[in-house]
Amino acid sequence: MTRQRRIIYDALMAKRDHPTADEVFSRVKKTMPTISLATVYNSLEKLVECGLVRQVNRDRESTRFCPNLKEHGHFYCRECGSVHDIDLPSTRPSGLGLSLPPGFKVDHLDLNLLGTCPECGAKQQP
Amino acid sequence: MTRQRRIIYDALMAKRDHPTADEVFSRVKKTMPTISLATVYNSLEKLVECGLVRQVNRDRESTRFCPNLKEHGHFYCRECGSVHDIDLPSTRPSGLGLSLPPGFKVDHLDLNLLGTCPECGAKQQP
DNA sequence: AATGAGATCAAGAATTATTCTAAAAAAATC
DNA sequence: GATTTTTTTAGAATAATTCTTGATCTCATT
Repeated sequence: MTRQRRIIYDALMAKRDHPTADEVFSRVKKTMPTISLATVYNSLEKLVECGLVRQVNRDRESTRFCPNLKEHGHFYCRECGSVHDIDLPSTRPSGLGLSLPPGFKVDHLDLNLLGTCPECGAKQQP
Repeated sequence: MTRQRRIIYDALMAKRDHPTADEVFSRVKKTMPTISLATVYNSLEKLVECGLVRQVNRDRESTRFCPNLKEHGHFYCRECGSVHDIDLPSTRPSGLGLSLPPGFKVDHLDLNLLGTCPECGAKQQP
């Protein structure tokens, strides 16, 4: 844990959302103006390796980083672009009631939902 | 439907797998050697717009294209890199038994599973 | 406190997948 | 058949990320 990694980690924990590397860079520059974007990428990679942080991807958009370590899915609002964590049901030995063909061994699962978040839904039809 | 779009679509239907744009480009060049990569990208985009083909993404890897129109998830083998379609359970009004917080409206769902496919599992422990 | 080895950082170049641009070619419409 | 619109092509441009290189830091050992 170096100083820059700690600051990056703290920035992520302070605002438990889903920033991109670039957003993390912006936030961290406030406390450490000399940090470089490359260091942000390197440090985030290390934090992911250590299991302190998770990567989140939707399609080919910029990777986002998420300090929620519990296994969970993500909901993306099409209107406002917000990202929300979604709990997965605990009844999930190898999926969510999925019937996998025999022989497939699942060790990880990524679930992304697309739609409208409560705030934007309320705005549209009040 | 132009000639190039048809050829691209046919290439996708001929081998119902999950090629990247570049792989599609390679395949299509065999029947139409003058086609350009930009056309492959443009045409795939059009085919996706028309709903004839689907995009599939895993993390930030190259986008893959999939002619299976049924809603389904994807299994990625870590060993051999193969991609398999996975049926989703029909009991899925807004997810797979997910308990979404109220107000979230889901219109699309992406599910990616990571693990070992039957072939690679068999190779490892015979 | 000095030394030295190894890890880490910073800045910018390089890479990769994809998109954009502009001109030529093809197709559709009149 | 002329004209307008769409599509194709080739190459330049872009964006996110990774790589490279030299400088800097860390820290155990002297």
